Amino acid sequence: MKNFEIAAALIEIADLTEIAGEEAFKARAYRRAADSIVKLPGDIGEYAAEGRLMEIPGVGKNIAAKIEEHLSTGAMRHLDRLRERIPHTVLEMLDVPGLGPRTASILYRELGIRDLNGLEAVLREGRTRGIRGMGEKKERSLLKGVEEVRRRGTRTPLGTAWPLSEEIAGILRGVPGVHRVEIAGSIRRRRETVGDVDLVASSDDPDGLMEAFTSLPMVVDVPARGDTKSVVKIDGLGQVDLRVVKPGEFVAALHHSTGSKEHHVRLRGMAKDRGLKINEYGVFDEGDSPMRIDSEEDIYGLLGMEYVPPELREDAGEVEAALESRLPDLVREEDILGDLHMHTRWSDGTGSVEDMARAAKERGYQYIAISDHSKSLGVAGGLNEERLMAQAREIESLNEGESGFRILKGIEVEIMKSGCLDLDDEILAGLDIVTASVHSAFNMGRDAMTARIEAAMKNEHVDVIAHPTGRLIGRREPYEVDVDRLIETALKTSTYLEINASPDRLDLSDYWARRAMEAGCGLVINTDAHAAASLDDMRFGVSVARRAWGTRKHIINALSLEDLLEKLR
DNA sequence: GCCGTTTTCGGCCCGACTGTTTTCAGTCG
Repeated sequence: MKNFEIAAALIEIADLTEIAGEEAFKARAYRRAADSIVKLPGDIGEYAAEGRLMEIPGVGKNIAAKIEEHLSTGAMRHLDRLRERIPHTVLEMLDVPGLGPRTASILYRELGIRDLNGLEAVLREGRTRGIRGMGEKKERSLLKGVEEVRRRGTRTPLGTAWPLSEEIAGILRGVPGVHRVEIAGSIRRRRETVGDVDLVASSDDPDGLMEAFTSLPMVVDVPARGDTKSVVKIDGLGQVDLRVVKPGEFVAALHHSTGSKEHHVRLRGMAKDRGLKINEYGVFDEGDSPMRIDSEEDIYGLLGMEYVPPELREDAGEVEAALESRLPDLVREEDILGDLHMHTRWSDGTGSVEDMARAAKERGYQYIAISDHSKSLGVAGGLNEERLMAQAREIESLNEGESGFRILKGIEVEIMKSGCLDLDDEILAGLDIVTASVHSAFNMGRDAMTARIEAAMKNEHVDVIAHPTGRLIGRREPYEVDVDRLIETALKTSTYLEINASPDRLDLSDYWARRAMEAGCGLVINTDAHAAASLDDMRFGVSVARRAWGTRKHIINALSLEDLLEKLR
């Protein structure tokens, strides 16, 4: 499937078109087409083969031609020409919060700024002052933004790394002679971002597997190619390591490669105390003879410990807990009985209420809540009172005659800068569940932002605060807010905090989710799906909850419908 | 560059917010 590659090329055209100073609507058209292609249910190559490219919303004659060109030649001449005109590095500046295409365009064309370093230099020298809209304050905030971009580094979000790695592992499993291939490292521990990808395999033909690995179509470079370990670089994923061992060594190798380093340091110390030795090949007794290991459970058993799930292996208290047999029984994806935050075509989603309900039933859920945006988020087609009531009637009629599944009437209501909500209490009172969140005025300062969200929690109708810190992984830092105070207020007001499962957000993060649960605060894991397929993002949210030591008793959407409604009441 | 029951040109999602202005442009969602 070339869908993502082609969408990425169109987005790059959009970015460069804007910086070139062309009609802004052109860029918007390219982005709209890219967006449609990302959401396309099938392979774009098939659309092309069947002559149906122009049926894709936003794809007309010109973009269709560019897609065809990319499918047959692997490139777009139009994009290549743009890249010649504008250095690719200019796009780095767009990562700086508060700096958009207009400013990047002016900086490049008038001051010749072509990358982040150049931007920093002119900001420090105050040479941007002549430009309209540039003042001391803007200068300071952009400098802060430059540092932020630098700090973010090159880690890949789990949402990208996990599926891509599964694809690679799937291909390798089909290579002759292969017994097992598993993803290890920070992906297996479900960290929210991933530095590099670790794969572990066992095979009767290591050389054949290495050959297959290093010649995968997506490989752009092969920094290392050995008998037991090879390293490749893959576009959009970074470095991927493959370790190949004998079948009898697989479990030890998988355990070793899963980490974390800190967890293993602790384990090795404990092994030493018992006269044992652990390394990537196995566990060895005092006479240096290998001990029998059939599973990771056996490794922990030999050390007198409970099995530690990968998500907890961070030396964050799990070693002590495992020794005392008091590890939590972590929540599982199958414990989740419903999804309480999703959008439909009534606002900015792509499916109908019925579509979302059907997809939820297919996933075995017992209930969902429809929570479209409210009116102030005009760009997302937010619902006013009248449309919300109309949607409620649609939901009621869909629920009629339905047994064993229920659609709850909800809203994702805007928390305005003042802390007020943009819908009246009597409207909210008629809903089954009210989720409130912040989508504007992110830079109001820690105290004001905390008070703003607390004000929403104190509204008796508000049940859930969605994506409480507003971060977008790798793209936007959380707004400044006192999360501990939010947790405290959530407890007092019986408000639940969301673990937003969208891989772009994962908000609350594992860190804050753990603090919240330790404080006794209830959480809800929601996908915030804008399309039926995104209901599958639940696994990312469950991963966050597991890393946060969460059990099903912490999570309100692991409750039966009756118990959930009781809680919400 | 796309699109069409207001259709082949002339619009294109638009309101909140910020930091800069002296009435508004740029960014964000």
